[in-house]
Amino acid sequence: MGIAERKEREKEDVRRQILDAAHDLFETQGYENVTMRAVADAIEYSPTTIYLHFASKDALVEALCFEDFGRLSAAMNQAPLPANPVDRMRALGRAYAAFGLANPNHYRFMFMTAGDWKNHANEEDSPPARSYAVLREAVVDAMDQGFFQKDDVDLVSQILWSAIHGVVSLVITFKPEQFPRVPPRPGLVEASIEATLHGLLAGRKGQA
Amino acid sequence: MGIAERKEREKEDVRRQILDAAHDLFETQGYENVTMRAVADAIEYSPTTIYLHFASKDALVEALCFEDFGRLSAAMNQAPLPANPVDRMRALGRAYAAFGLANPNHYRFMFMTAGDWKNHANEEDSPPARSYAVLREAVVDAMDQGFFQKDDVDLVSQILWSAIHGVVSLVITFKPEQFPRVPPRPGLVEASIEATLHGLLAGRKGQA
DNA sequence: TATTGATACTTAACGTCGTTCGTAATTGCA
DNA sequence: TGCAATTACGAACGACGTTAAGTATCAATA
Repeated sequence: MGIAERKEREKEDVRRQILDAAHDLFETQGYENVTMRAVADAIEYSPTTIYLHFASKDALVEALCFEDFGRLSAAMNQAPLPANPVDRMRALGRAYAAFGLANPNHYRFMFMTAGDWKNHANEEDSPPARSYAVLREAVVDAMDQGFFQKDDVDLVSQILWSAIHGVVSLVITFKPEQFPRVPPRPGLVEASIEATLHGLLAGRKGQA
Repeated sequence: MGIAERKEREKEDVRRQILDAAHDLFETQGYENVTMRAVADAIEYSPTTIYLHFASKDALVEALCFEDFGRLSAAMNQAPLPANPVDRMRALGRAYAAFGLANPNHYRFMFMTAGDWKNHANEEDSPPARSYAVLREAVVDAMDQGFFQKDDVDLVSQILWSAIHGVVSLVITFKPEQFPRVPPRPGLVEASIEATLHGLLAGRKGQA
């Protein structure tokens, strides 16, 4: 039955071409400015062919988004994560920020717009859920080991996430070159991570 | 010359109707889902009439955005601001968050999408610039009075801004009711403000 | 009072978008 | 060889932002 498999592969290949072309176009031009016809042009197929692989433009971008979450998750687990939970949070924050700033348009769609991919985030073992779990685990460890005061784990996780997300999304929206008067300061990512971590450290019971 | 003035007033009135209708539609349905035809329907005019007052949909939303910045600025300066700079930051953060969460779709356009209104933000005395200036002044005071370590004022201002922006934008994107598994925790806004402030307080020279 | 000129507004239409329909070509299988 | 399924395409639909061309209204002038 090698024939069916070859066809499968060919179909999969076109699907990949679509995803790759769309990925690049989205990143360089932004989701709203990329048309299905442009994606079709890029892979030298008719626009309607895309619909054999994706139900709609939203479905295409959702698939893209899902892949991006995988990439983000991989980036966050790439380096050997420090055993010290606070250092681990630093590493996670840096990787997260690096990903967002390197792929601003994808980040925009992943975290700054409301889409139906959110349903995936509710699944137990989806990439978004797994990334969150890694952060959460660091928080649990930090509390167990006395770095952080024992508290609502999700609340603290979300404080950390929202802090780094705030920096990334702000820098994405207010591109430095467009705001000569008060551009986002260099080192803002690091400084924000440190401030938040220090804030949580300061809040622990046996305060320094 | 009362006639010309009456006509002026009437024209201004239509402009207001457009802005008000668009404001409501944008807030309830989101910018992308509101059509010029829908705005026209709402005020019982032909779609083309809108173009007598605004050059394009972008220009309309930009005008709306400008007004929103005025509203935000007003909300942030409404209550008598505490003299204590740290308390002032708390008050500013709460007002900012309340505005964003009460007008999520407008907030999305103001701070989560790239638009040409940004040019205004570069002007010396625009509402965005003034809002930032209020925060910045609190940071200056906090440094002068020894609450914060002396440092790059804009860097610290942006740490604070990005922290509260992170919470607001995250909650806007991940609406609690859509994420039953790990919804944004209640009290996240307050906790995030406190953590960031503590982090900056902890960083000062004469640390507690 | 009749005419003019400007202004406010509308209807019709253009080009582009996401998407669907009907159809042609290819290919594995009976 | 003929059949059925798959893959692809051109043409077209409805909705969008926007423009062009025309009409109605009305203050100002003769």
